[in-house]
Amino acid sequence: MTQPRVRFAPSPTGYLHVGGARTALFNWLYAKRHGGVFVLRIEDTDQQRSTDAHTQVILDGMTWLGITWDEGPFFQGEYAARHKADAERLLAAGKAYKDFLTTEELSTARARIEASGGTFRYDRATLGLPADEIARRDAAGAPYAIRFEVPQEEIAWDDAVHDRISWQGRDIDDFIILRSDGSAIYNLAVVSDDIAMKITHVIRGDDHISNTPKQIALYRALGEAPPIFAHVPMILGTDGKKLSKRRSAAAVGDYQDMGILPAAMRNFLALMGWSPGQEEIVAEPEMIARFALGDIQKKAAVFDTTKLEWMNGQYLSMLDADELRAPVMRQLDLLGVPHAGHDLGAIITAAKTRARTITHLAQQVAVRLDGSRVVRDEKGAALVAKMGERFAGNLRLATAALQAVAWDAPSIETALKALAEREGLKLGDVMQPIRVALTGGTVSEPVHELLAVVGRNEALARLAATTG
RNA sequence: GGCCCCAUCGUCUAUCGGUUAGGACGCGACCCUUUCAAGGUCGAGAGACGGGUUCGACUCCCGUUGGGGCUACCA
Repeated sequence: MTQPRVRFAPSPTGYLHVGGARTALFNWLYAKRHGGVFVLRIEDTDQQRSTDAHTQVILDGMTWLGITWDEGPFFQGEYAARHKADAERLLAAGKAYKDFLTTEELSTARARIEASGGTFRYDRATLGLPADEIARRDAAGAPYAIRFEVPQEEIAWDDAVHDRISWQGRDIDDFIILRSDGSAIYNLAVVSDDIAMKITHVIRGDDHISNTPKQIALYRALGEAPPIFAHVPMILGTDGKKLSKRRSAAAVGDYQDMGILPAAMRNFLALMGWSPGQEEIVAEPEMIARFALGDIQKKAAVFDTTKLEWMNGQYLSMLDADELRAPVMRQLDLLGVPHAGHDLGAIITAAKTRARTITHLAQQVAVRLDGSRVVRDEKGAALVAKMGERFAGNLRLATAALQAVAWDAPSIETALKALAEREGLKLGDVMQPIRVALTGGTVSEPVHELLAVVGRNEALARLAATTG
């Protein structure tokens, strides 16, 4: 096989959607697997909605994920002349025709048919203008759109993930390929560019399946062999509906903000619709080595943030404190928590096995550094409620027991255990209230270590504030 | 409405005609910790429905139902 060339072609009309990111990842994986070329093409032909800012967000998102492109970014808007030439070539060859119907005439016809309960279809016989009227408008230099004459034959292809998909030409309306202002419509622009960029494999979302027969017809009319198509399933929200910004985080940037690591995000995305077998944590080289379009699921997948966070936790525990220091410091600065002079390494090590995201980890660190960050969470509040009087009571006993103790973890532990023994308390009933007083929550490193990290004065102050 | 795509635990998935239908997340229990996690062990939990084909169907075919996509001078 010759060197495959794939492309990711987002339109810069919004953020980088996780579904788009997954599509990009699959393209990238395919290119890496087969020593191919990954082309990035920005489809900015919709002047109304496309912005440079959106383009930048897409580029940044891909870079963050580590999905690198070999060629581009190319901007579709720069190829308008070629698009137009292709449309005119089709026109000259008699494979497309001029449509002098104005937008108004068209929408009037559409409204009329739909009002009478019918289904609007563009039908050359009934909607096309009479020959003499066409000649008249043509002679008068009236503006026209170019419409592609869809062949009345079967159009089928062997999809790399769906196997055979087949359409009948009669079910496809003659569609416009060039607007009356001379700009190309999506289907033509895509085919024209994919031909020019010598794309061999079009790997894109399921939602493009119905565009594919139109594009294949265009390839044929242009005298080119269509590429291999692979339509990957969509990503849905927990409600089973299309993942939307409104209901849940749908943008790659949202997960970056949540403190998800790029490697975890990439791993998770790869496993949406694709599976190498039984493992969940798949390193990049193995991902590349095992990737095959035929192993992609046909069914849409629901994006489960809980599992993503679990996976991120796995990646977090694989990293050591030094690798986490920089991102945690960034978050700390964002939170406005001073950290100079503190041994962040020790705190990060203690907290990282208990955190699932960088953000969560940074909050844990922040709480140890700054008493004003203590916010009682649900479980902390539940514990307080459950223990009632004993909460403050045990806390007072602990405070008293800690007064004369040397402030290091082993000494603290000894003192607290002695207290429990003396008072006949379960250790947990001594430790958990301290945990809640110091962090607001019920989860932390062993309490004696926590006390040592927070420091004598600050720890005692927090205990006093809580019993007070 | 028309055309097309899809259908295994709540979720992500394995299975590619013969399995007690396996794993992961989440959930529950237990173990380990005289305190939290992490980790380990165990448990509950699935082939949408109805017909075929076959010695034998989750797997192949047809239908039903249910989801989804497209149906623009959007991409």
